[in-house]
Amino acid sequence: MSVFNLYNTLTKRTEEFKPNEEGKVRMYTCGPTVYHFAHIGNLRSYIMEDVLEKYLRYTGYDVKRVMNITDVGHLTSDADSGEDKMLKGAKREHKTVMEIAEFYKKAFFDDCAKLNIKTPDVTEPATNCIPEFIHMIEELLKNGYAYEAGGNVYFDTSKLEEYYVLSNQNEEELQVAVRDDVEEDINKKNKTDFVLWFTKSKFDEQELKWESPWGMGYPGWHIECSSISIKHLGGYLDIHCGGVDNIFPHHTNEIAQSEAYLGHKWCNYWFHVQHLNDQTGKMSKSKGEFLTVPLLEEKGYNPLVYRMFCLQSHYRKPLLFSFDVLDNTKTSYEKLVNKIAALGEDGTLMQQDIEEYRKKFKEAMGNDLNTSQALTVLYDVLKSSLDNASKRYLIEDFDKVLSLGLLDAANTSVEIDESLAEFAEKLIEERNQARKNKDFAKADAIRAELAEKGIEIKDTREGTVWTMAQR
RNA sequence: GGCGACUUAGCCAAGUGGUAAGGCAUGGGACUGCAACUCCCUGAGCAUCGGUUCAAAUCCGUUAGUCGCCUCCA
Repeated sequence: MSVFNLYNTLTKRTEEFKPNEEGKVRMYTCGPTVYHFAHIGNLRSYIMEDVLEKYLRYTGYDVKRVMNITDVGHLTSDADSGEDKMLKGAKREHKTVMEIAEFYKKAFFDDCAKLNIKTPDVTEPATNCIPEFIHMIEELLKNGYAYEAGGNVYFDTSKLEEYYVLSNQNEEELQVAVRDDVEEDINKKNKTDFVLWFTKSKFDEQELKWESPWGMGYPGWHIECSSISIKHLGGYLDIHCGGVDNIFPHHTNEIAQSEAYLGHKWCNYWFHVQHLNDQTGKMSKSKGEFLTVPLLEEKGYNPLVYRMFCLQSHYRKPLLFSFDVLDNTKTSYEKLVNKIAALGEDGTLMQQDIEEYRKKFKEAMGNDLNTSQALTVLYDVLKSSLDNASKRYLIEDFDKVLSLGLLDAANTSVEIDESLAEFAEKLIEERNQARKNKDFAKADAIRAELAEKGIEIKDTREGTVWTMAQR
């Protein structure tokens, strides 16, 4: 197994990855809140986490990955996001909260599929695990890490020896209610305490409520990840993933409650993906253009172009989105696919050379997932003196991790109607005859006629070839 | 105010102490009736100031700018 160096937010260093159990990786990802569409900034994280998972598999690890689906939350009173219109719209159509959750959950996985993001081995909706949440909270109360106040159950952060393990905040400087849409909760003993179970909250219209030892209510927002992770992956987690905005307080609180519950260190590596920004800063649902995968498709972009856009950058660097850069990437992607499509099938696998390039690929990826460098290795392969069979082999091999659908795109194995093919062949022949006779007006007219049917032609040295135009 | 990160050519971006990968765009050329595709050629001294070193984009410190987080956007 090759060396895999990974940046760890916990230690703020790049360190060699070593799982708890030899050859096996337990990995947890904070999933989406399914009450609106995911924007492409959210999806950047899921793309990079997908690359991480696939690279671990590529190097031979047996990976088990779990993701939660947050389908409980203050769904009916979401006033801090501009997208509640969608929710209201759905309500006007007499849909329940669960139906809305179901709708956006499907939308999320549709987006993921288009971006070649593998579905985790386990995806668990929070509403499936209420008994587990309650059990964990009961244990925390029993062990003195939690208290009841004002109808809610809170985690007592003062009971921990170390609370700020992830974020290096300090108690004195931490400001409460920095955001003006947030009010201070007077029930808390310490300002960093957080709610484990609500029965009373400012969000009175909570639609989903469950019976609990503390009354009808619903779980706090941090308990779900700890509980679902421990449920499926046990008490020793290798990698926990998420966007950087989760570091504090979400992940900090997860560590607090999980380790208080378990009584030992919980997770060794914390993987955080930086944000996608637009001209105004962090991409969000409430400002600027609300960019989604279906919107990119409408604008004529293959979603995999966006995946490549993300892979060209490093996951720990803020990335600025613009259509100019996406256009660049689109051209790069198409050129790359063209080059691959032009490869023949000839040759026998040159094992030794193949290993050389695989080694380079692993060096790039093993260096804290340097995907940009890995793409360069792919370009190097195409430019190399390897035979076509070896090149194809390597492209397929790298694409197990990169998942840009390169060979599929290159093979354009679109099912083509036979009569259409005959039609195309016939007109191309006519056109070539016209070209021979220097009747270029007729030749161009035929090309236009073919274009209308979605057939694009190219005059190559080997003759005229045609393809179906994309979309 | 505190904490965290980022700053390399027109744009994206690699680089982890020895004299700046790659991609896109640009310009030039080959090919083509034209177009498209393809191929060849084409560029920066690394935000600032200072330090360490024989040697720094790479290490240390300063300043500036950009971004994120600081309790319910997971």
